[in-house]
Amino acid sequence: MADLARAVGVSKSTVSRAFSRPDMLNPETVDRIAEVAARIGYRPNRAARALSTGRHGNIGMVVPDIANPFFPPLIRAGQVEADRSDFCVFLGNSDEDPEQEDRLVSHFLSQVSGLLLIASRLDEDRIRAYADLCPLVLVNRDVAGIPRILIDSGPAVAEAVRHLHSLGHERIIYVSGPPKSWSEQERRAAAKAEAERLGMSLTVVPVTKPAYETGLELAPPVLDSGATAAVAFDDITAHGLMTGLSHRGVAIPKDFSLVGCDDVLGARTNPPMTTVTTSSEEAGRCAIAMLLALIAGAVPQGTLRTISTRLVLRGTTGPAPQR
Amino acid sequence: MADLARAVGVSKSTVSRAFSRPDMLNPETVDRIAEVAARIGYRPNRAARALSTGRHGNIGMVVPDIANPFFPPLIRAGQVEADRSDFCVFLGNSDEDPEQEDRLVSHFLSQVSGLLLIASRLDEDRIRAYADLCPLVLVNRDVAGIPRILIDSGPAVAEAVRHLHSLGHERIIYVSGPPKSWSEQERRAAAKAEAERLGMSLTVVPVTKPAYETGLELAPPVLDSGATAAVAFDDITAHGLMTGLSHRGVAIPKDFSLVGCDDVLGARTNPPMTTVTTSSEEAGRCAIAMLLALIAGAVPQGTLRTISTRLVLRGTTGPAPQR
DNA sequence: CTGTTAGCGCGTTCAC
DNA sequence: GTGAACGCGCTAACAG
Repeated sequence: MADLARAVGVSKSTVSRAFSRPDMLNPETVDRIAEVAARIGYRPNRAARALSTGRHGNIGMVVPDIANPFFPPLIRAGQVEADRSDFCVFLGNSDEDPEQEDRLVSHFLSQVSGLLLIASRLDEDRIRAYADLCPLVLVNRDVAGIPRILIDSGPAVAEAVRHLHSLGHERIIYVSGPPKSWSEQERRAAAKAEAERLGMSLTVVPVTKPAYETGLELAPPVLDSGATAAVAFDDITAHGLMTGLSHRGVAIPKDFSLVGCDDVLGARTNPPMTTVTTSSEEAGRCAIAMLLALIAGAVPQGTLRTISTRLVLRGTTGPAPQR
Repeated sequence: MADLARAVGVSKSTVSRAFSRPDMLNPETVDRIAEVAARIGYRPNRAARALSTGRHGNIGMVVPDIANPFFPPLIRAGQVEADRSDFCVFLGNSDEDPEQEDRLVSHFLSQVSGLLLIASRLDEDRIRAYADLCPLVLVNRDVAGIPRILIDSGPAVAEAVRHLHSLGHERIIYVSGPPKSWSEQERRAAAKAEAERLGMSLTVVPVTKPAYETGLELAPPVLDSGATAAVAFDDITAHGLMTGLSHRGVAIPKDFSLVGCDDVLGARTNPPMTTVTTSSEEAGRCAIAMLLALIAGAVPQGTLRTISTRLVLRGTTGPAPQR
């Protein structure tokens, strides 16, 4: 910066202003500085700027599992939205582990202007503590007083249960997801409540990590249960279950009906999966927009934004088989 | 930091050392400092540390498309490997656009110790210029003199062509990928060379963006071509093509054979896809390891690491249909 | 083993 | 409209 200033024949302050507040300078001065800067390859140092202003221009984002297909579109949309405001984004993978998440957040803390925790597995206390230290937005985690975006899949899951009921299913299964997941809690509660209301029997099959293989292995117990339909925490697990059932000669939807969640597979399975769809892109975009607003001091604490979902009827649900 | 020092009754330097070079201090001093630090909530400021040392402890990573399922496992493995050395990772999505990639890199530049460009779409000159400014590792991009990791899919693609030849196919199609992609160039060249060597006819179908929908729309032209088999740039496009063909009553592999690349679908399609498999996790891990070594000054410029691939025979390839 | 001093590159008061 | 001086939080010599 000093070199640039000398080369142009101005002071360092003028160079600084040319990049951060060009409106304060004579346009000609700005042009001259920009020109010489390009020639000698000067670029403002974001780290130094951050130290001086306290504004880092970075945001930190943590997800439970980057490789889970639900997250990449969300991450992508968030990154793009952040970039529109010249923010860089740190990405961390917590691997569903609160301690790992804590580790990541603490590493981000001193170099970001804001934190975006997606499906956070952290304690409420911990989240509150971080929110005290740094603007923080939650996605799919409901902590009162903290700005958050919730993809509200409960109603659509309830609708899925009603749908199965109307098809004559009486005994159904809920294939659960990660126990610490807010979405999981919502979905399970919605499924349970609706099944109970309709007088259906609902069995919860616990699952630690949602995965195709998990679903595959679930086929025998699901068959043994005597249920005629299942609602799964996510499409990936549902897909595995679907394949596992097929391998055992169970035709879908003739012999067994299946509903997934998240719609990450579209109509790519055979038959195409009935599922709960939503826009994770929108969630990512909104979350970053809210975080940027929060950083700018323009968001009331405790703001809650809900993103709707709906049941998409495709080919994996059909009338309950006759006994 | 000054507060902490005062509270403990030592100087700032001692506090500094307690966190960065604890071995230089009396263990008791370190303990005392750690204890008080925890109590008053002091955490070293990474941004300030970076300004002083020039070591940022961050690395910047750019991919063409986060949502393309080939990348998330790679990103994840890279992030995890970086974390093992306490490095944070910036992630950027170039959207296949060289200018966007340039933009991201220039934003990362002043706050990272290293850059990892995955399937970079940047000019060779630009890459060289950045490599001059900052330790830089390439994945799936071959620039002489720049450390790089190449997933060498050419041989396996050639093998796929041989496989189709041995099944009696004489006219095949290569469904291409992003024109600027190194992998695409390798695969296309390998397919062309091997087809020519075996006296097969090979038609290249150009595609701008690999996607399921792209593949779907390719079904009519592929059928019209009179070819009996296709090798596709990636599994996603192949999957779309497979579905598109099925919708038109073409049985796979009876009427048409199909080979994908990347093995991102595993055996989840029906029939399971014959494809070129590799470990993108390994690529991500190695790339970060190489980058960290480069940052530490322990890698000769121009290091080249190759990751092997192999053809996995599953259910989408079979004997050429009789005329 | 620990304290002192001088910057790292920049933004931001103030003067002018 | 522009320049000079200070400080952001920390590390790196250099003393002691």
